[in-house]
Amino acid sequence: MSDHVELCSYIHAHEDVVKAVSEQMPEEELLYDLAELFKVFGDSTRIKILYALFESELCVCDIAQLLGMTQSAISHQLRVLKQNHLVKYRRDGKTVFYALADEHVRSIINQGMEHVEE
Amino acid sequence: MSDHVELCSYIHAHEDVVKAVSEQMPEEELLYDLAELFKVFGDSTRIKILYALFESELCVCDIAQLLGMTQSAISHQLRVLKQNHLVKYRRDGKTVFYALADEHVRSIINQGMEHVEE
DNA sequence: TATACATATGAACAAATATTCATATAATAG
DNA sequence: CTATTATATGAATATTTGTTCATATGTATA
Repeated sequence: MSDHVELCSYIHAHEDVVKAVSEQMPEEELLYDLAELFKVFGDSTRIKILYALFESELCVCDIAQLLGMTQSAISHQLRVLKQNHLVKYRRDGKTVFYALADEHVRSIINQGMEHVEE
Repeated sequence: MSDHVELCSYIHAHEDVVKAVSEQMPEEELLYDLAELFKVFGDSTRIKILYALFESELCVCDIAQLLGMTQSAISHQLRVLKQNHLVKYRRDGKTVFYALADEHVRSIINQGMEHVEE
């Protein structure tokens, strides 16, 4: 993952472990994407939106009302969720309904919730 | 979750849905904590540290070397991980070894990775 | 076509945060 | 006790990011 930088004097002691771990690390880009995904879940407004969509598809205005936030703020966050493929949407006249993109979203959140509820 | 704010003119159309969803939403504080948890995973340095610990416990210096970052930067991030109970540590003389706190950490990351790898 | 309504978006601002640098603390060896 | 080594931490800085405000876009209706 990095060039060999001599940071510690005992470097030769754990060198083999570091090397072994290094070889098993996923690619840089994949780890970056993974962090980006979790970053999307790492905002309470977005978590609330996703949780709301657990129950039912909702339009932007419904969500804004539900969370007591402006339409604009919700729309901005829905864009983030959309770009990261966590929600899908359908248009019905003037109204746009958002829904969870897939069941992965639900399971990631549930897994996190289990850890928090302990 | 919020007071009744009249944002949209069709508010009465989806009112019952909003109400139903609202009743099923977890508590504000729980959702906040959940977002905070994901926020911790939402940084590529921290993800790399956690992934490295998948294989073996490692000392601060090992991790710094592995990621090609300064000891200070790693130590700061380990503090965040420690505070959020994602890693545990043991002291052996001058060296401090870090390890994953529990298997939840691994499964949350794996679940996220599945979504990213699609 | 003109108006109203639902949503989207760009710019600006404020708040949060990751890294660096300098330094402090903890532990061992001599 | 002193020097050395491993880690932790506080302050400062630069970057990222969430919300607001104003406004644009898209759709239906009169």
